[in-house]
Amino acid sequence: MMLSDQYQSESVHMYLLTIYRMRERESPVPVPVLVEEMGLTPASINEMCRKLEKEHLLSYVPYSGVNLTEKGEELARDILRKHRLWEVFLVGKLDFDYEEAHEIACQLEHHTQEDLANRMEKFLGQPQVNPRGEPIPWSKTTPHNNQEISLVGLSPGDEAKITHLNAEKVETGYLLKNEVKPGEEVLVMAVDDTSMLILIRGEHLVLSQELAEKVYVQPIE
Amino acid sequence: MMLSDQYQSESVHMYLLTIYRMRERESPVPVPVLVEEMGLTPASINEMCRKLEKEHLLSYVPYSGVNLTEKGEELARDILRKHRLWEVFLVGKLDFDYEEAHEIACQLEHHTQEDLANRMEKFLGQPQVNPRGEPIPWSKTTPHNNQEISLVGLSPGDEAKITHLNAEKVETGYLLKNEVKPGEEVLVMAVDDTSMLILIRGEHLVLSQELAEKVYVQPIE
DNA sequence: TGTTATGATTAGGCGAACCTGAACATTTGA
DNA sequence: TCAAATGTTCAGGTTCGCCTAATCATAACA
Repeated sequence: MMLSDQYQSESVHMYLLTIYRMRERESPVPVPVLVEEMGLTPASINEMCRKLEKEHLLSYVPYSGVNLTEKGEELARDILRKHRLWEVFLVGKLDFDYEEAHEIACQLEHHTQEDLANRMEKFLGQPQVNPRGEPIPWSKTTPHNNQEISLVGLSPGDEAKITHLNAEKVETGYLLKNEVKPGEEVLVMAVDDTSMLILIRGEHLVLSQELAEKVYVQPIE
Repeated sequence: MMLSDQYQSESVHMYLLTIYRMRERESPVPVPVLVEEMGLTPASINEMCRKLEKEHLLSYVPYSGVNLTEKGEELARDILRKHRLWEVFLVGKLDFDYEEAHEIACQLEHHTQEDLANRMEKFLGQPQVNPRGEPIPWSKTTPHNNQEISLVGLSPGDEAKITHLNAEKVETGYLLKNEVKPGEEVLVMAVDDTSMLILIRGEHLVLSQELAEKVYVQPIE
């Protein structure tokens, strides 16, 4: 059974998403932060976190905070992906301004099945970022059919077409600025322990292994 | 407060929508029909119908069935409108086939605020019917801003632009076939007690008062 | 006209997700 | 180091929408 077939409650989604977002500022996320952020009482947050812990979606250390497990993070990314895809649609196609789009996306994200998200993504032209420039994560819940691999998996001389970026905001912005985006073709020129030299759109570019890891490609031939 | 700001529960929506649909076959709709259709127990249906009656969304006569009130019908139409708009989008833009689109629309319809529905409608080019040819109702909940009036309100010599149809399936199909659709301009040639003669796209057409009532226009000048 | 089958209703319960208020535990810093 | 402030947990309650089981009402037909 699919990850996304379970834990379908809107509540669970909201907990995971909130933790996912707060985590960037502070990790683990203290319960009082969730209290503040979600507008619920400590008792409620506590109860629910305990339940989510039992479901292996997060770990909870009293007086410290909660952290997503691998499974919880996957699910959170999945929802965030849907959220941002909706934002792209609402702003790009329906001319909402970002604030409104964000609000509406908060509703729709919980009722978006995989198939719908995938088709939206295609319809929107495989956007890499939302209208705010924040990256649209690549949920493991939606395995892209082709045999996509990370750019780091290539060797000098290999050619590939970029399919997806899965990096943080600043990184994604940098990559896009340098033409590293879906559809573009790359030629790997050289690889060493910490970085790789690639040719893209006739321009040379050096990426750290770490960043290259977040660039997904489909080998040519 | 707006009609659509209350009764927001998905359950309520489903009851109203189911009754709205079943009503075409049998009116009032007997409780056993709802039991069958919604897959719930008689006790549950009974309980909920009593509650909805208290909210003046329907009337319930034991051993006979339930009927929507004006208010209930408005709300049902509003949801059905959203449902069908989503179907148009899903089939027309995302290439879903109708069955899937219908399923997905069943989820999304409950989480579609007025503004979103209106913008979707515009984005989709003011569709009059869903992919099955079933008319997209014109919910009173969404008063279209312009001063739209019914075609029957015009006098010979008047010109107007069609904005919306609000008829049943067969009627809508007939109207569309005869170019009576949003965007077209009509010239009223003559009016009598039971019908009117109009000129549209250079063609003459006679409509009964009853049908003309369901064609909404915006007078020119 | 009475019996039977069908429909309606009542009573009591359940799980989800929230709440309040009280009790308990830990951290912190004076 | 120990008390105040802060954080955690428990017990019990609420609403919503559903359930089962039992009872009660009606319709409809022999």
